[in-house]
Amino acid sequence: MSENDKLTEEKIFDAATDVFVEKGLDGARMQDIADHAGINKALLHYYFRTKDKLFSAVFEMIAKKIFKKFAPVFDDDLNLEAKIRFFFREHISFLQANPRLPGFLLNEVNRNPARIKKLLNNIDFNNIWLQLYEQHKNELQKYNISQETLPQIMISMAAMSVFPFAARGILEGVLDKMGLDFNEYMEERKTFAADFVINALKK
Amino acid sequence: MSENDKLTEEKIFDAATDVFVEKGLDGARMQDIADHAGINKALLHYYFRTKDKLFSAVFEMIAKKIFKKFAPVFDDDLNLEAKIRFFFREHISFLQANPRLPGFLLNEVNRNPARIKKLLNNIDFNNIWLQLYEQHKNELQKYNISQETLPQIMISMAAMSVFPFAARGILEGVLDKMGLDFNEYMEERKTFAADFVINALKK
DNA sequence: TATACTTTTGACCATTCGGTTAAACCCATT
DNA sequence: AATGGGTTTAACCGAATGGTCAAAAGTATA
Repeated sequence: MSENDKLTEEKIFDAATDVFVEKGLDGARMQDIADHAGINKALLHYYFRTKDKLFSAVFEMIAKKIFKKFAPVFDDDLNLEAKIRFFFREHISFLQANPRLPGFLLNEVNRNPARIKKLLNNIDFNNIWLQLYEQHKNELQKYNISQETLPQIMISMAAMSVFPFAARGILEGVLDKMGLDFNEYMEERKTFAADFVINALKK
Repeated sequence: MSENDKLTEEKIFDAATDVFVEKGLDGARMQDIADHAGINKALLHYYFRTKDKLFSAVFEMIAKKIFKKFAPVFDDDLNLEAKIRFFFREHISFLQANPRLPGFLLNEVNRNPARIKKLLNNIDFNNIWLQLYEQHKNELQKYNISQETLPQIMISMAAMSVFPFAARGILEGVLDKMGLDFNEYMEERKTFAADFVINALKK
């Protein structure tokens, strides 16, 4: 049945997502994915021909999910300051719910950069910066920020939000020894990061 | 001979470093390492008993090398602003020369957090923050920055420096489409990041 | 119920991989 | 030249892995 099909394929896809995110492409085992899905290993190959095709499907879904999280920054009609606060609040919340995604994506992209190239090709970045600059022209000019600086600012914001999760294994070790909890730290970070960036821009 | 020993062991270690950094623990093959070192595979097991022991040796060396790069921030006698400029200039330069190290370290730590725990145990972080705060008490109090905020600031600085390299595969794709070069971008970033942080602190 | 199609399975295969072993090799000492 | 130590190698091994296949099970249609 088509309804049942969907269920099996979905079960496989979900199991594959879990295992790939936890172990990476190289570390994941088809048998392990089959066990997680509660089905026979041969079924994996019936629905997704090879390990690489199954991985590609999972990878693309995750990459799209992550990039989508950046979208509100470009089309919301908040003013600059509100937009920055919105970004850190929403983005860090998303990563709190999906803490392993950054490490997974960054590693697999480094391991095989070609995989993400085609996804990036669908995006017109020149236009995005232009659009963003026009949206906040008044504020940016007041702070004396040129359009060329936008990529530096955006990467800095992404870095402040994503890096603690990508480096969680290290950061958690550091915080532990100071009696601090990672999640509380990230909770504080939502406002700290926003204030930090806003102050930096105002100079 | 001891001189020759050193040479063989070093050859193996260097080859292992290259291969592990490029492919990761799971992706690396002992045969591949042997080929890189120009020796027989059995020799790997003669000098380092298992793949895991060889990897641990490589991992520890790289981790120490990276952490050592943060040391000047804590003991140099520059004033706060100069120290921030010094950090970004030196740290980004180091990563430009070793662009794959961040991705390697972050991934392997996420894959097996226990591996780095013992290295972190040698460090008294409470004392480090205290020391840092005392060093720049005057400036920090003037800017109304408490000691509790230091970890947020330090992680932000690490993020701004490290993240672009960890996310290089993505960032390079974005920059390419704007006609920008990754290395030029990182060259600019040395001063941008310093200015950015200094402005944020001054508020 | 008989037929034809899709879905699921257990058994199997070829290859790869980390690791072992016994013999060869090298070299200093006697 | 013979001995004995560490070093290096080719050949090999067992286990694990991605993938295949033919048969079984399930299901819709007539």
